[in-house]
Amino acid sequence: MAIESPHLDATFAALSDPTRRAILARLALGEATVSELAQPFALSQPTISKHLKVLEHAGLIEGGRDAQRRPRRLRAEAMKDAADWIERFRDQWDRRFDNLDRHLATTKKES
Amino acid sequence: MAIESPHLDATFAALSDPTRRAILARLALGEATVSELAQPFALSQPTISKHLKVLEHAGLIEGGRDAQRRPRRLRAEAMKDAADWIERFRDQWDRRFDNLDRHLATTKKES
DNA sequence: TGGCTATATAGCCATATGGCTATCGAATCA
DNA sequence: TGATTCGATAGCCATATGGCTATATAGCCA
Repeated sequence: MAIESPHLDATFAALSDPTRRAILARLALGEATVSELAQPFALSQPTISKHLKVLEHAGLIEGGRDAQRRPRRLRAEAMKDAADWIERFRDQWDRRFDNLDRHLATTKKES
Repeated sequence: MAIESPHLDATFAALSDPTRRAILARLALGEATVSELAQPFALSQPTISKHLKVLEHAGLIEGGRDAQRRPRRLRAEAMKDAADWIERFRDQWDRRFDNLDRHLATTKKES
C-alpha cells in the first residue's frame, strides 16, 4: 500500500465535486468544448474553467485546440489507480453483504 | 448518472487524503483504537481524531467503545457507490490500453 | 481593421480543510 | 480519592476551494 500518492490525492479530490463528476460523465460520451460543458450548469464560464483545470491537474482530462475552441477529452486511464485502490476493499464489503444475506436467511427460517 | 450525491462527495473527499487512506488500510486489517491509529503518523492526536471524524461522516468507519477506548472499524460497504461510479469508466481505460497494445504490436511488426 | 466568439486569467470573497496547542470528560488504577 | 490514560472539543492559524465579476487574449468573420 503506497504510503503517499499525490496522484491519488488529486484524483479523489477531483472526483469529490458533483460538477466535476458530471463533466467527466459528459466527456465519457465524447469530447466537448468549454461552452458545451458549461451549458448544463447554472455556473459562470470561469467557474467551469476552474473545474476543468482541477480535472486537468489530476490528469483526468486533456485539451486540444480547434481554432478558438479548446475541446476537452477524457483520460479515463487516470482513474485506474483510484479504482485499484478502492477495489482492494471489495472483498470486505462483499463479505459484509454475504453476512447480511446469511443473517436474513437465518432470521427468515427462524420466523 | 445521479446528478448530485452528497454521499459520493463525502466519500471521495475522505479518500483524497493520504493519512485517511492509510487509516482505512490499517482498519482493513481489523479494528483499532485512536492511539493505535495515530501511532504511525507524526501528527497530533487531535489531528487524527479530526481525520476520523471525516471518515465517520463519510460512513467509512464506525466506532464502538471499550472502557475509555473508542475502537474504530471499517465499513467497507460505504465504498461501494464510489467504486461503482468509477467502474463505469473501466471499459474506456481498458479500450485505451487495448489501443495502445494494438499500436505497439503494429509498430513492432513494422520495424 | 473592427467586432464577435471562445476561453483564460486576475482578483475578490466566504467557507472548508488540515494542522497545532490547550483543555475537558470519562474511565481505570493505585 | 487522586493520578493517569484515552479521546473529544475548542479555538487559532494558514492555505485551499468554489463561487463571482471584470478583463485580457486569441481566433474568426465582415
